[in-house]
Amino acid sequence: MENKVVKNTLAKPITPAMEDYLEAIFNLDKEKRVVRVRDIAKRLGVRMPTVTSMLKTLSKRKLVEYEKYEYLELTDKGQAVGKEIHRRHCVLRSFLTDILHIDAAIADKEACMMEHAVSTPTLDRLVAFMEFVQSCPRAGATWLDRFENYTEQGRNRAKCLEHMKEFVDGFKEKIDVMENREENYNGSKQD
Amino acid sequence: MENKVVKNTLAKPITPAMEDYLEAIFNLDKEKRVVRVRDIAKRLGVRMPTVTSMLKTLSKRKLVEYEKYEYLELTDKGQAVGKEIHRRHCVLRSFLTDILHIDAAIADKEACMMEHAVSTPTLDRLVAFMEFVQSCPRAGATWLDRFENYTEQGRNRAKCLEHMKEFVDGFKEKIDVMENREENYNGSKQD
DNA sequence: AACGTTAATTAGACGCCTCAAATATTATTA
DNA sequence: TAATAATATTTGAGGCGTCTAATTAACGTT
Repeated sequence: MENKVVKNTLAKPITPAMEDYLEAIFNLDKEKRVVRVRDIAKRLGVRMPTVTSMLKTLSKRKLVEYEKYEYLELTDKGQAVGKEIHRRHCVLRSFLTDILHIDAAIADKEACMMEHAVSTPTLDRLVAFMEFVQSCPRAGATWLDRFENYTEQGRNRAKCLEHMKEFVDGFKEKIDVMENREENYNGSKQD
Repeated sequence: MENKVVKNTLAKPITPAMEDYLEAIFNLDKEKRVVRVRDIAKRLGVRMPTVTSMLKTLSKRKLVEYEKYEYLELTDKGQAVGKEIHRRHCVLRSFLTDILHIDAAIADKEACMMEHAVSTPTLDRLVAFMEFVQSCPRAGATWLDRFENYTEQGRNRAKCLEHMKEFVDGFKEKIDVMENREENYNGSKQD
């Protein structure tokens, strides 16, 4: 929404574009022996000169270690940023695909934009919510299936009531299972 | 995440900045008799010449009706975009505040950035999810309270089991209430 | 109706991110 | 090792969104 942009601190901000590069480099670093300009360009859908140019910027900002024609490395700071952005991407994509059941390709694209908009505390909060949804026995996979049904059924409240009855019938059994397996719980998202 | 930017169709895309202006104009239009450059500038935290400049752009794109020094109006297209972005903002902010319990000011700021990242179908999906969470009797306000507790308790699964027992005790009663009040249900989010 | 105030625009500039074309370096292989 | 291919950089440019300073137009007051 329209909103006064809070004047940033005197230190120049890390831009979304920079975040994209750091994330790409972070990922390539894990995948390949060395990180090449060509690969970064390919990942980000930009041309090589654009990458070179950005590498200079990131180098000035002490986010990458960069000597021209030489191998490329993230600094600790750059590593931290790349990792955090990657994490945001994964969490957001997971929310979109696993909770909202958005198509994978679209989810990935939108996560890619959202990752620059969501702060770390908010992300943590979302992670907690997702864990809660999938681990609290009142929710979990079954409950999420109901969400599918809910949207298909045109949000029919009577249906919801019906499901509630089914649910309560199987509930005590579920508690038994939990009580017996508590110590063996392995974090599986299925219930 | 890093991602090939899908080459846009030949028609120039509406940028996030444009979306911000259209949303601001849309809102001011509802609030005030006339929309003034000064007000748009204030809303968006930019200077007046920036607004004038953008109005020219939006005018060329047939998103606003604009003659200099004259009153300003959104075209149908501009109105539609402004309205949709506003809707995204509201839904996202509501998700952040009402579900994740993010602080209002932060939620507003982040919604303001996210609104450019989330497509309309995804937004619709989120709306459905939020409705489901708040209207399905297995979830609702009580369930959401458990989420608070869950985060505070350090995600203690045993606690969750305990709550599950409490829950099942009150469950049949809840069904009774629903069955008796079904026809009077007024869409209140509380249960 | 003339003056001063407020609002809006123009002019010119800058930073960021991108590009294509030309050039330089490194790697491969004949 | 010399020629060729692949990779990377420099150069110079353009679009977008923003700014300040200067100018112009509209409005309100007396």
